[in-house]
Amino acid sequence: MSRRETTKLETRQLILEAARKLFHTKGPEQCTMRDIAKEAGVSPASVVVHFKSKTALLEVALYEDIERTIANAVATMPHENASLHDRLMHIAHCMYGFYDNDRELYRVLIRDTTFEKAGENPYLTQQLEDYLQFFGAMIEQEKAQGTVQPAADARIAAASLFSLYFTVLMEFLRNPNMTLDMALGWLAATAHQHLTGILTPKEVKEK
Amino acid sequence: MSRRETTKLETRQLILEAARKLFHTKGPEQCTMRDIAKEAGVSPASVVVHFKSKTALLEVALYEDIERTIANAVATMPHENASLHDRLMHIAHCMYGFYDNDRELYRVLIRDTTFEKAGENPYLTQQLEDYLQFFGAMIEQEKAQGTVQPAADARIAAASLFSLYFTVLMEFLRNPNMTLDMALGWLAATAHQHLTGILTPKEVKEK
DNA sequence: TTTTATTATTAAACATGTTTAACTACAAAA
DNA sequence: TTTTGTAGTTAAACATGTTTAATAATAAAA
Repeated sequence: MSRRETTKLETRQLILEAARKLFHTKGPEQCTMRDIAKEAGVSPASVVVHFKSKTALLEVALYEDIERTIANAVATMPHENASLHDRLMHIAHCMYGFYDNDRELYRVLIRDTTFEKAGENPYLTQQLEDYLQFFGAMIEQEKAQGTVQPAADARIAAASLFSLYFTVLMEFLRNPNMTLDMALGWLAATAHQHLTGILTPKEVKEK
Repeated sequence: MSRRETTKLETRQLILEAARKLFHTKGPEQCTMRDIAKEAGVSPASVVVHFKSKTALLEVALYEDIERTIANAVATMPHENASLHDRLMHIAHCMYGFYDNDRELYRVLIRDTTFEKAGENPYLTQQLEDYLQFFGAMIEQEKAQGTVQPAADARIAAASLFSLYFTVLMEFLRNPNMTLDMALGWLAATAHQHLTGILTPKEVKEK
């Protein structure tokens, strides 16, 4: 690696570390690009050159921690005899607990990234796709074990459970009065409904 | 009403009309507060005095149309013998179709309002609450008719169906390649799962 | 009617994300 | 080694949402 390339990487790291520090201490809306540049000992223009925009910087600065949290959630997953419901709740517990450390920060991150036009947020899009794959596979496995109906579409189910997960997360990040337990309780109730349905058996048969 | 009050209202209307026009023609991110002020024949500062912020102006400028669309969806609701599923899909058809007229505009609106901290977006919060009430009541009615299980929590169900509705809407507004039919098809599949469940009957009984 | 207070309005300034154009140091070519 | 080109960096400028302080018009009080 040439000298130029190494110093470029160093600069990038300086900016990233400064950004992580200030995003956490001052909050993402309170700290300016100038603040970050000064903390990194670099010009504001340089921050833009390395990371295109403040939102992109936020995404890059934080996605590794999120990825690590997901990996940890998967690694500590309850054993095979645990139900789909329990596994979903385990993941939710890990993720909501993580976001709870700095709700304001992750509210801004998720607002600015999930509503970006498609294709603008590669990291988080990939994380979602991984999640859907993972959950879809888990549901297929349940089908094989006979606990999930063979006719149920695994990808639809994975996406639905993600919808429920995501909407509760949104409310959790938006509303400081909502405790972690409340969020988990709400998700548990909605997920349970999705797994078991709400129609009476007669109605279901007629479909 | 005093002279001052009337001219104030007139100014407010001028700004609102200018904002509606420019938001639709130029797009919410392309048109500036200065553009709107000039179109209204008023100073930029005046726009802020009347509507606190650009996002707040966007919300006020658009919520009436949304409210009208909801009212229309409710008014044209299929009759009593229609299923819960059909009624949900009717509403979704009306709403997605409306948003489809200017996806970019409503993407920005929903991004900037739904991720605001709780309490910052009174109009849309109220609309959501109305929606949950309305749907909750519909589900209670189904319970009375014996098509929905008595044990099912109507508010949880209404919120869950809204989650599914909302997440599909997000993807619809974000992704220009997604057609209206695709969005409706996706929602229909997820909503169907929520109504009927995915677990095998044996599993459900054990719960 | 004159004086005082209020309030809608705005010009100018400010804050901050981003762009532009110039500079400098390194690498490649001659 | 000298020259030429490339690429990382930045100072300055720009764009735009918002705030501030001043103005002028109206209402209220004397």
